[in-house]
Amino acid sequence: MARPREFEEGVVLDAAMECFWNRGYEATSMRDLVDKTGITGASLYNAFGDKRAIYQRALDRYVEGSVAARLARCEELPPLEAIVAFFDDIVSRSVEDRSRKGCMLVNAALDVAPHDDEFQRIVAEVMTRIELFFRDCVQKGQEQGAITSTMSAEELGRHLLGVLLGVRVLARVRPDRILLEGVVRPAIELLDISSSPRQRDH
Amino acid sequence: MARPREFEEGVVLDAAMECFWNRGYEATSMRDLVDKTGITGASLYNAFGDKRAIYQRALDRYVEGSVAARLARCEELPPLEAIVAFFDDIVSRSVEDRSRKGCMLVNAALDVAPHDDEFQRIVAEVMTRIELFFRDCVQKGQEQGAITSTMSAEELGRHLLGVLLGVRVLARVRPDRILLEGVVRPAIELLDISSSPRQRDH
DNA sequence: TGCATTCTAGAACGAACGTAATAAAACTCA
DNA sequence: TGAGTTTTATTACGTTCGTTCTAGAATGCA
Repeated sequence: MARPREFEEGVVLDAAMECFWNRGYEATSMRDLVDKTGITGASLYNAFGDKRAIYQRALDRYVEGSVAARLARCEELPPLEAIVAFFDDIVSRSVEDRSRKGCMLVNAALDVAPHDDEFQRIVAEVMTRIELFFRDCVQKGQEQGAITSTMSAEELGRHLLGVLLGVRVLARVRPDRILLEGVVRPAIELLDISSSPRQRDH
Repeated sequence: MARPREFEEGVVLDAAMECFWNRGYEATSMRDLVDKTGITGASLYNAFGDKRAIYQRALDRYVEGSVAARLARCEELPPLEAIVAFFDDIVSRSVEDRSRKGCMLVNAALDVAPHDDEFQRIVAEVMTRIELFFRDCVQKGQEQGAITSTMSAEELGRHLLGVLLGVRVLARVRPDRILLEGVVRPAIELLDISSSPRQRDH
């Protein structure tokens, strides 16, 4: 019916994601996107709309490809191991992240979310997904007796979300394994059933 | 000897700080600064240099006026109270922060630090100051028997820094008191001497 | 084969960017 | 008072911004 596309949307979005992830929204220009994606501006506008729409698609792709994928991977593990594996992965990736891109979701939280209601909604939703992942892990762990019940699963889930975001920020400034593991370890020990007051008295 | 300034540097820097704090480095233009500071571009360049230098001075001013001031205020309190007061203040300010500016230091950590070695150094240094504040509080609290000794002051200090940064990020997306307090409370309870294993056996 | 449609390429748009240049204004000190 | 110095105001510079336009190339279907 018409001339076919000469590019694959996924490949182009991966390149665009790389740009925005690296430099943020404002500091990435359409010319940068043209260079890195390898297709012309006309094709970008034709396929996606405008710069903001490209960012949105790139962020969506990041969320599904990085965040959701990690959640899915960890959800298959026993609850406490899931939480530990989650943070191990984050710390390892943060330390190895030579270009200091950090987490695109966290970047978006400070970059585009505060001045764009839709982005704010999207970022908030994804963060809630992560919070609920932690909460569900804690709850299951509590039921199985693997995680302390001295605090509610809701609060521990929120705490773990906060620790995660903190690690992500710190990693962009001081990407040091000792430091990042030091941030995480107390949170993991907090979950430990053996230091819970329930066991204290006998 | 020459024509005197018609503006006060502090007032101008406050206005510039407001701009950068609100919108970040890239999204703030020299014209924005001219508008908000009330002085002309020539005066800005004459007094400070270029845009980057204005940002640096504004960030310095933020650090001394907000971060360092808060640390000084809390350092006068007993160790555990200092930590609690610190987080209470952060959470309250975050919830009341209608314009969602967040913390300029955290914004700088993701905005300018990753691509500018000097900013990275400055931000890292300030974060280290905060970490050491927490560490010293914990250490004193441990010596006084007000804070658990089941974990090292180093690790607890790092953990508290991470939680702080996490709260700052989360607040820009979901500025909800219940949520933010939920992030913080487990960290405070972690410090509690009464749930430490030291007391478990007798 | 030609018509309709969708793609690509590249130039070009007006607007906004950070910065520099120019000249007038306001002060100190000789 | 006038020479010297610094700050102010305004204009304009060259570049880059996001976006659009114009042509032409490549397909499916009649």
